[in-house]
Order: sequence, then C-alpha cells, then structure tokens
Amino acid sequence: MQLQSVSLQTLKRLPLFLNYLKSLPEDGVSNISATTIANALGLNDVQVRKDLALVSTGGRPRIGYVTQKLINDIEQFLGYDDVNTAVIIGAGNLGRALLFYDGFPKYGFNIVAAFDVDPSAVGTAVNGKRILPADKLGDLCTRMKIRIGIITVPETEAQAVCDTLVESGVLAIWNFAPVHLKVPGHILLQNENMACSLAVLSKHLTDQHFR
Amino acid sequence: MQLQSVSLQTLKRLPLFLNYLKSLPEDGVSNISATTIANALGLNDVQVRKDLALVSTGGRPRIGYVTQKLINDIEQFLGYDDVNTAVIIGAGNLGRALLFYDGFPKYGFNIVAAFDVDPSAVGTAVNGKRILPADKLGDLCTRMKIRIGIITVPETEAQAVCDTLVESGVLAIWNFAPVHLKVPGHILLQNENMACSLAVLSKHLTDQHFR
DNA sequence: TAGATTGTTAATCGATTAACAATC
DNA sequence: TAGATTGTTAATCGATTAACAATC
Repeated sequence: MQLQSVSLQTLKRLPLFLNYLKSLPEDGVSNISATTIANALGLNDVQVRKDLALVSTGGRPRIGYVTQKLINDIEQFLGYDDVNTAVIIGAGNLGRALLFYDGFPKYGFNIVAAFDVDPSAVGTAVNGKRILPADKLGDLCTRMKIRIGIITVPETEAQAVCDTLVESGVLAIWNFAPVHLKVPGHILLQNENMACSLAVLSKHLTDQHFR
Repeated sequence: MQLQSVSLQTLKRLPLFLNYLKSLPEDGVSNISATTIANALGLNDVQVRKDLALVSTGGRPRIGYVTQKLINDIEQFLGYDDVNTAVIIGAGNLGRALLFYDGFPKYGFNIVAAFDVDPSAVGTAVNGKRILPADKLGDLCTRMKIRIGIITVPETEAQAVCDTLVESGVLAIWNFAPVHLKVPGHILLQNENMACSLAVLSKHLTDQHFR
C-alpha cells in the first residue's frame, strides 16, 4: 500500500505542524512563516514549505501563512472533520491507557468500546467506554461498520483478533502486540513496536555507532 | 545525531528480525535463510541480507544462517547484553502500562522506579516498581547514573521533566507526551507520537489518496 | 527600495532493489 | 551436477536540501 498524492514522510509531519500551530497563543500574531515552524520543530524550512504546499495555499512572501487557515487546511486534509469509529481489543494496562488518551476525540476519533476475555473486566467501564466480551467483537464491528481496530492483547492472541477484525470489515489495524501480523493487501497495518524504539535508544548509549 | 555504522532504517528492522527468530520453534531446523525471514516479515530478501551482513557473518549459500548464532549476533549488536537502567516519569495509565510491559526486561532494560506528583500514587508500587515523588527525580537520576528517561506526563509538564532529566545526566529520552521537546544536541530524543499514527490510519480510510 | 519569504526547479543524498558472480 | 542462497556491485527510486526567480 503506497501513498499517491502525499508521501508517508509528509503525512507523518503534518500532525506535528498541526500540534505546533495549535499550541501557539491565539491572541498572538495571526501569521506564521514556514521558517518559524521549521525552527520550532527542528526541520528544514524548504521541507516545511513543500509539505504545506500540498495541503494549503495562500502563503505570501515576507508575511507567511495565516495561522488559522493553515490549521483548518491541515485538519481538513487529514480528515479530522469526519469522526472515525474505532474499537480497542484488550483492556489491559495499555488498552486502558488508550481509553483515557485525550488525543482520540481531539483528532476526530471515537472509541466506541473495548473488548476483553477476562470476565471480571467485562461489563465494567473505563473512562465511560464499556468493556464487552471478546466473542462479541466480530458482530459489533460488522453491525456498527467499525473501520479501525486497535490491538492491545498479548502476542499470542493478536493474530486471531486481527483475523476477526479483517473478516468483520475493519480496514485499518493499529497493532501494539510485539508480533508480525499477516493481513490482506487492502488492509493498512500500523505496527507500534516498542522494541524498535528501545533499540534506537539503546544504541545511542553505545557511542561508537554514532558520529 | 546520525548513525555511522548502521542506518536508522536498519536499526529499526533488527528488532523485528530478532523477534521473528525468537518466535521460531527451538526444536525445529537450526538454519534459516534471508529469503525466509524476508517473506515472513514482508521485506525484500536482499535488504535482509544486507542488514544481516552488518551485524553477523557466516551465512552459507544454499544453507543460510545458523539461527541461534544470528540471534546472539543481533542481540550483541543491539547491546541487549548490557542492562540499561531507566526511569518512568508519570504513573498514569500509560506509565503503568509501561511498568507492566514485558519487553523491557526481555530486551535488557531495567526500570528502576517511576515518579509522580500525585500524593495518593506516591509510595505505592506497580508491578514491583516503586512510585516516588516527582521532586526526587533529579537526585535519583544523578545518584544512580540513570541514562534513559521515559516521559508519560501530561503535555504541560513534559518540558520541565525533560529539562530535569537532561540536567541530571540522562542521555536518551523517550517522550510519549504530544509535544515537541527542546533538548541539547547530544541528547537522543525519541518521540512516540500517537497523533502521527492516527493520521496515517485515518488517511487510509479516505481512499483517494492511495493508489 | 531592500529584504524576507514563498514556491519551484535542479542537485544531492541515502535507501531500496536489481543483477550477478561466487559457492555450498 | 543443478539449483538455492550468499554477498556485493550497479541501477533505481524517493526524499531532502540547495539554489534562485518571483513577490509582497
């Protein structure tokens, strides 16, 4: 699966821009230059300008962009206007952390429910979201036309959960289990691999590999 | 900060190889080919071979690599032999999830403690790790020569925590707060930005941007 | 006007993929 | 031997950076 209009790299930077722009004081200057954004985020200014050119227009020499318009354009491009429904499978610590994560509603995502196999968890609620029995997962996804599944179950359960999601019409899967899932080509699989992050950090501490 | 001997891309793939190799049945075939690994993980076989050439030797045509030697070589390269000590700042849901995360000890990381400002959390323990008052953070990092800090506090607190860590000699920071932190050049900052992941997923659901 | 900034084209850089000889 | 696989060199691809004319 590849991006056509916008590169994956650009797509990953846009939320950073958005977050930075939103962090600016609202009563401050209403314009902002690509150079300012670049410096604030440690990026190249031409890169920022190129990214912005793909999702917005109206940057003026000497003046820059209108901050609010830029925010609107990026949000529109990223589809934060639409509300996307998602489910979380696995109501352990990580699943609970995600249920509390403020970013979801903020960026147009709505977690409709969580699922777990543990009978003592089923029936309770976390941050106002109900925890349902795992065997109801497929049914609910199909009925509610859920498009996004977030997997926070143990390694051993992840593939089975993934298969159920795919069968039930889920299109995108965000996987926190440290395992390589097999999915059909039309499914977008995003792996959130803690081990990768650890490796990069760990490597930094053994200096000779850096220059 | 840039990598010399190994590219960042390779560094991110090595843990994937490691995880896959460890998932193989131990009583199975003792050799494995780059092609097999590549197919299992959906990568290019030459890419795998190139990556492996950087951290191991002894692959034999027609036979492949000795699985156990490969595991040892990757682990040694990634520095999983040494135990790295780390602290978590913020014992909320995400912090607690990380305290329970099995991957840390498995990959040579030891979380020595967590810190929080909430008096009702301070003094308790999560998964056998003590939760200490936030104002003890700098002292403990300096005394115990902590090298890695994991930030799971709210956005507004993240920069202050980050500054304390840097002042106390921490070299690598893993930031889960959705904010761009300022750090000196010699510090490795790894951002775990949920918003970025969301953007990529969300984008997939608006098909026209994909080919 | 002078100078900062945009937007775009060209050059550079790095990573991936293709091709292929060596070899078990 | 035949064929699968390694390891390496060359070609391709894509992203970043540099250069610069346009413009406010």
